[in-house]
Amino acid sequence: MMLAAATPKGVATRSAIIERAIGQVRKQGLESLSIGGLAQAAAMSKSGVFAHFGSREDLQLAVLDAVAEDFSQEVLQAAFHQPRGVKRLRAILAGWMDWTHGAGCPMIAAVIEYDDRPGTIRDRVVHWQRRLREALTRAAQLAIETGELRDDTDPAQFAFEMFGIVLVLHHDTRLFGGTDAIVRATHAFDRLIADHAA
Amino acid sequence: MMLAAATPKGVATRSAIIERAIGQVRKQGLESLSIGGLAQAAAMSKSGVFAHFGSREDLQLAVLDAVAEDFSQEVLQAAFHQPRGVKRLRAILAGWMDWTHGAGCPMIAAVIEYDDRPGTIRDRVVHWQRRLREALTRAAQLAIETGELRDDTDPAQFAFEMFGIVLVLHHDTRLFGGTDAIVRATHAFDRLIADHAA
DNA sequence: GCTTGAATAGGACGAGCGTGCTATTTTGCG
DNA sequence: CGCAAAATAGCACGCTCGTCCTATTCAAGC
Repeated sequence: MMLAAATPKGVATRSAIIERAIGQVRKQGLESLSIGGLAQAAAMSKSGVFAHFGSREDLQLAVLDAVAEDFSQEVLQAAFHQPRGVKRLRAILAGWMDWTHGAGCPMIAAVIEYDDRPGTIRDRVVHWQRRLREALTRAAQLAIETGELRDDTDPAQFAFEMFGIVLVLHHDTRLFGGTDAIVRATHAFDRLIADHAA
Repeated sequence: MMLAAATPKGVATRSAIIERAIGQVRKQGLESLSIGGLAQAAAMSKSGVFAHFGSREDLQLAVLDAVAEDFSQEVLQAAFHQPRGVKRLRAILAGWMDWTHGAGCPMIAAVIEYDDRPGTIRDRVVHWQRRLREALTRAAQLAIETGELRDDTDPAQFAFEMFGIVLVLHHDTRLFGGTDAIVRATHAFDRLIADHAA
């Protein structure tokens, strides 16, 4: 069995599998991933899918990394087009709302699924969540340095509260539907900004 | 097969099963529940466990209801010992923190697991979450009526933001460990109160 | 074009799952 | 005690799962 894709076709197939897997994970969680189900969705044999990853766990890790990469590109990197400070913070929130809109966030699901299951997957989830929190904290720090937020603002506390707003937005959107949560999350964020404005 | 427990012994066994099930669900989620695993943990036969519920789904629903009942008793009812207003709101937060501390909240896990799976379980989750949000909203409304919060406060918005604080507290505690999240959540709640104080 | 190795298929294995059916044990009531 | 009903056990069925082993198809370089 050859694990590493060494051919253009191999790489393409692997990417296609991961893409489908992400769709599945957004709906049903990381634990719902099955080689067989994925094979059927891709019109391949179980062995064909399996050979690309070597184990179910490695498949899950690959999906996790791909999701983190997507999020980093679509939300964080996109927000870098905005100038540092509150504008960029708002851009992150806006991108994050789009990301959350429509389908569940696989990473949030993974947090819930693996927060009590020690192992490689949990470690990876923790790693990505730390990275995300650090990115948020840095973005808040920059807003202090531009003078838009007061310099007694705790950027980690700011990131913590911002994360909470996104979590409840995700929760309400997924569970109750509608657009109320978007409005409420925006208000909550406005209050967060206003309270720390210089 | 007789579903309803009609004997003291039957009721006791059923309760013991549900209690074990709640422990399992707190760690691994509602979807991880298996008749076999539960039977093994209770030193019973699969059929013995099965007969108490009639189906896996009915077992999951019973667990869900039991969790909601526990939460209502340990957090909400307990807070009723405090006078209506900010004191009671703080009591709810404190009880909620205790509830979240140590093990994951099964209801939060169920939200993530079933937010995209239409069916009876999802309906039940939505039901309990609506009830909880209503209870929070009422508690905030009472704090307006006591004059502690400004009367232009939107109680539903207050409940929304309070929920977000608990969600990120749960997230960070489960994933990162430590007690930082408790301090941060308390600060966030203080700010929420202060911003709406009359 | 042929050959080498990668990509994929096919099938088998053991385990665990939920569920139904039929005993057997245990409980509670007259 | 004895009897009816409840509680529990034992077993079997069909299904899905991850994984392994082996064969076959396909793509790329000489």
